[in-house]
Formats: sequence, C-alpha cells, structure tokens
Amino acid sequence: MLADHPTPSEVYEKVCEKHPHISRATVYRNLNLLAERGELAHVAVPNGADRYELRLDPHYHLCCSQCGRIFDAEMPFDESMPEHLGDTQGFRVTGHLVIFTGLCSDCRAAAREAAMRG
Amino acid sequence: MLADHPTPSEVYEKVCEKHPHISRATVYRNLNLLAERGELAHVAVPNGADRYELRLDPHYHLCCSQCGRIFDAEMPFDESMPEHLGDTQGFRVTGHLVIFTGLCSDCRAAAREAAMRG
DNA sequence: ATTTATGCAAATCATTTGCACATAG
DNA sequence: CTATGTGCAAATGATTTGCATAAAT
Repeated sequence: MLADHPTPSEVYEKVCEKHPHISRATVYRNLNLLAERGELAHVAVPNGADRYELRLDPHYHLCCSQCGRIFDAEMPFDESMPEHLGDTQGFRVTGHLVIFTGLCSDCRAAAREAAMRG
Repeated sequence: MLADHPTPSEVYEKVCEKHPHISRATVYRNLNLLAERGELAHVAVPNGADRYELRLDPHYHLCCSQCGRIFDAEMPFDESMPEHLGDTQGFRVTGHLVIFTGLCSDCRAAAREAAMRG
C-alpha cells in the first residue's frame, strides 16, 4: 500500500507494478503537473524528498526524525497565524508552514525494544 | 557581507576570499561540526540549500518565495505549541518548525516596478 | 499534421564519503 | 608517532532537462 505522503520514488515504484516501462521523469513531470493544477498537494519537506498528498485543505504535518515519514497532524490549521506576525521588515506574509518533529509510534517501539536489549 | 542565513556555498565563497585553497567538503564538514556542537544553528529549508545561523534561540523564519532568502520572524516562539497537539497516533512530538512564506521587501519592490512597466 | 506525452540519458544541485596526504599534539 | 583535519575527486540522492520518438487529437 502506498504511504499517505509518498515521495516521487514511492509513486514510481508503485506505478512500475502496472507499467514496468515507465520512467522516473514521467512520474516527476506528472506529479508536478497535478500539483500545479491543484489536484494534488505538494509537501516540501526539509531534509528529504518531496511528498505529495491527496488532502488539499491546509493542515500541519508530523515528521518522524527517525524514519522521515510524514503524518497529518490532528490540530486545527490557524489561518490567522501570519496576522499575529504582521509585516516585518517589509515582508508580506502570505502563508505559513508548520512541521512538528518527533518520533512516530513505530520508531518509539523500536527505540523501546533497543533499550530493553541493552 | 555574508547574509544572516548563509548557505554552505555562500560560506564557501566568503572563506575563499581569505583561503582560496579551501575545499567545499571542509566547509560542509565544519558547518556540520559546529552545528552539532551547538555553536551554530542549522536551518533546514524545504526546497533549497541548508542554512546556518549564529542565533541559537528557537525562533521562526520568513522565507521569500521569490528569491528564497531567509529572515528571522519577529514573533515570540511558542514553546508550548506541541502541547496543543499532544500525542497523535502514538507520535511523540518533541519540537516544531514554523516557516512563514511570502515576499520580501526587495521582491515586493521588484514586483511593483514590473507592474508599473506593463 | 500538429500537438502533447513519454523514455532515456545526461545534466544539475546539494551534500557526503573514501582515501591519501598534511598538520598538530 | 598517533590523532585529527583537509583537499580532491568520486559517489549519492533528488530532481530537471534536451531530445528524439510515440501517442493522441
């Protein structure tokens, strides 16, 4: 099953199952195209491959610092956050991006197990 | 003058003025080292080269979507933001990253000028 | 026939790594 | 002498691009 925030490479692997002839470039091109058209959301992640998702409403993300996987944060998106900032140094803020970092449940379990062992 | 959030390449160019023999690898290695030691802060930016800065207290960033430059946001850092989220899906949140996007004053001026012309 | 999409390989960009050599302790 | 730092070039990983061909309208 495809992760909910797949990277272009993950999409490529998946598409390959049905269309083994496909090229990575085509996957990149079409993901960009769909994102431009607003049919997909493009999630740029610091330190790592881009992600794409089907969920189109603005929301925050959880990023596991161990495995790098991305999850949606179940927290209301604060549209007005940029207003709290106002225009600083002549900067006109139009949007904001929040990424929570930490450990996902899998990596926490793995860490717990590793701690057990010694 | 070095930008306040220089990329490794910008640091490299600068160091080259005094030490023309230096290698990019050395710059990368030492920036990483200093960041690990906590003498520099590493700012991972989505879509673009890493940045390093001297300011060590947590704070938010402004990222110009036109020129890609990074500025500090003059807005109080909300340490407790992850608490508003709590543990979702077993995810243990340890930190958060906020990047405001928009147009910096230079790019706004350039955009205004371009609009004038036609 | 004319546009549009694709495969492929090469190019680009940011970063890391292996390794041999230089330097410092 | 032994540990550490550095240059260089090659390797890696993500993404884009040029170009010739294939598919679609």
